[in-house]
Amino acid sequence: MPLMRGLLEARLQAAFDRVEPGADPQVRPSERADFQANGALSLARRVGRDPRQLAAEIAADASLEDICSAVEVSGPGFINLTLAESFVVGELAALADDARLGVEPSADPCTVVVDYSGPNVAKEMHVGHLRSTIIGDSLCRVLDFLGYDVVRENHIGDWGTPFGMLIEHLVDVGEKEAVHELSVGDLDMFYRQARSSFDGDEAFRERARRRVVLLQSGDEDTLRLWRLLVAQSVGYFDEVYGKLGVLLTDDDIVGESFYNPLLPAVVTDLAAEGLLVESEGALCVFPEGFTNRHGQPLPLIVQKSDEGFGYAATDLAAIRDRVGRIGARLILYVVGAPQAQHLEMCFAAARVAGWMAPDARAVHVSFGSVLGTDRKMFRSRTGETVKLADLLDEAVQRADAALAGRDPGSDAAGRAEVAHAVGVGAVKYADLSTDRGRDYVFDWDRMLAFEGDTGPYLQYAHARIHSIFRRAGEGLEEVRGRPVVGDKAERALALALLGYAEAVDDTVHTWSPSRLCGYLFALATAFTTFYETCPVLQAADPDTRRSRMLLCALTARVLEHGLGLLGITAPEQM
RNA sequence: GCCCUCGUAGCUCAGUGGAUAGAGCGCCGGCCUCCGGAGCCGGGUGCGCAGGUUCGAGUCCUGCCGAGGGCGCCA
Repeated sequence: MPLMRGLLEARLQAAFDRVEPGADPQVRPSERADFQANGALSLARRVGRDPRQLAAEIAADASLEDICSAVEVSGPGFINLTLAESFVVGELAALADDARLGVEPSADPCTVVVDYSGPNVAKEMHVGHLRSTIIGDSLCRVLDFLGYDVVRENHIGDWGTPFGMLIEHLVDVGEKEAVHELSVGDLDMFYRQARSSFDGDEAFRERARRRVVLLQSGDEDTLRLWRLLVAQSVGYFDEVYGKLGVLLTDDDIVGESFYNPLLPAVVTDLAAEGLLVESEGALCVFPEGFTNRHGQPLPLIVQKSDEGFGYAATDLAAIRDRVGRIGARLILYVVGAPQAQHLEMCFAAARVAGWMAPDARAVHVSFGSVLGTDRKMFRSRTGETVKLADLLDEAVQRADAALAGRDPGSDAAGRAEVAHAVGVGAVKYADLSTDRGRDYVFDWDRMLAFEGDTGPYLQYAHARIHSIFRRAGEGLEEVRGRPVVGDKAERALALALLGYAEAVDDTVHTWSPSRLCGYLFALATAFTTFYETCPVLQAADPDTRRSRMLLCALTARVLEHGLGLLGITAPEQM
């Protein structure tokens, strides 16, 4: 099924071409009709014609009879397009028979690496990881659905100088005790103590330095301790991912240590291209177009003056590996906004180094910070960063309380699963529904409300539809046939349902799950209006009833599927 | 100091160069005794400021003000 907008545009294109080949019809959603074509205005300007007259000519020339019931010139030269009922009905029937709900696989799928989440070993996962993890998770789900070969990469921080200190602390605490601390998720305490020893104890500092050297040189006992640290942390990450309900598994971990052996090749390649410049003892690349505070070229430090590798080296090695070995034509970096310049510099360096295939793209899917209701960085009451695990537990707890309040007769055991779906769904939806580029305010009461643009609202809408089918004693999938869309609310709902493909398309073009959220909320709103004015089970006649059941079923399917692409589960009862 | 991002209603946010800038929450006043109230209708002197480009600017450009971030050996 083609996108409605695309279909209209294609039909209008022929008429526009006859005036000026390639002129854009500019089909947009309209408040005055279903769609409107704005292209005649700018075209008239270019060819020196009267806009209204030209619009009328194009409207008469375009063959839209089978799609539109009205094609009218309006205002200064807009062409208003109203879809024919027969067309809407036909499309809707096709949608009902389509397991993909109108969303076609990508015409040009490729291998795409999605770099997201990226927690650090022996460090707590906090709200900062929340956004990367769930935005990345949603994008992976959408891309996978569109037929891309999605390679998830969890670029965890599992290498570097801090590990000298962490391993020495592990030795001091004792392996058994350390494993215990880490397994219960007390990662911050472990890290803080290591840090404190490092800062306050010269002997410890020296041991840590030697340990780094041992680690780098592949000392077996040191590696064993390192693996212990990594394994404990990864186990803990998995717990959090489990609570969060994201796709990441251990197989997706491609930490910094993975790239360590690949770093010398980065230096060799860059040197061979003549891109490596020694500056203040460090080996640097100076990508074009980046300057520092004095207007001087800004360096990407590949190898530090102490001959150790900087993080830029790892990031460059990752690009080289992802394009060269994995064959990615697209790399998404779901990373916070502050790293924008660093990533742009890496992308630029990778391109001049020749590691990016000409048609390969690297995209920084950046996002803003999570703020508290005081508009400052989100922190706990005691001013500490909030552990992601605690945050999710609180979400589930609050959801459970909300559910218990709505249905005092329900028992806690029966609520557990739904409370989890609602609590985590609320957190995810609140995050995903805000434009990712901006900071957003984390507010428990708002995100957990059953009214308004929230996860629980959408889940509830979905559950209510299931309740209609339970009452009718029918299954969602049993409803088939051509619907009737005579009523205004029926028609509005039908058009909303037919817009799912475009919403998914929009999401992937902007790398913004917020587009999908906006669509789902609008769909739920359209359904509410429909449900308010159009009796379903008590419809006047069997045909109307069946038709409305079909609209209900489709709405439930789209809601469930759409929420699924956001990584949010939709319970059938709540 | 330079660079980047962001300033839209009381609050939280939508708004792919197009018509009268929209939602949700909150607030006020009505309505619905209907399939699980996710109700329905009405109520608003809002695009930080000033220029510019354009037939048309919240959207593009310039300057200013304000907030956040970045600016060489941390990731």
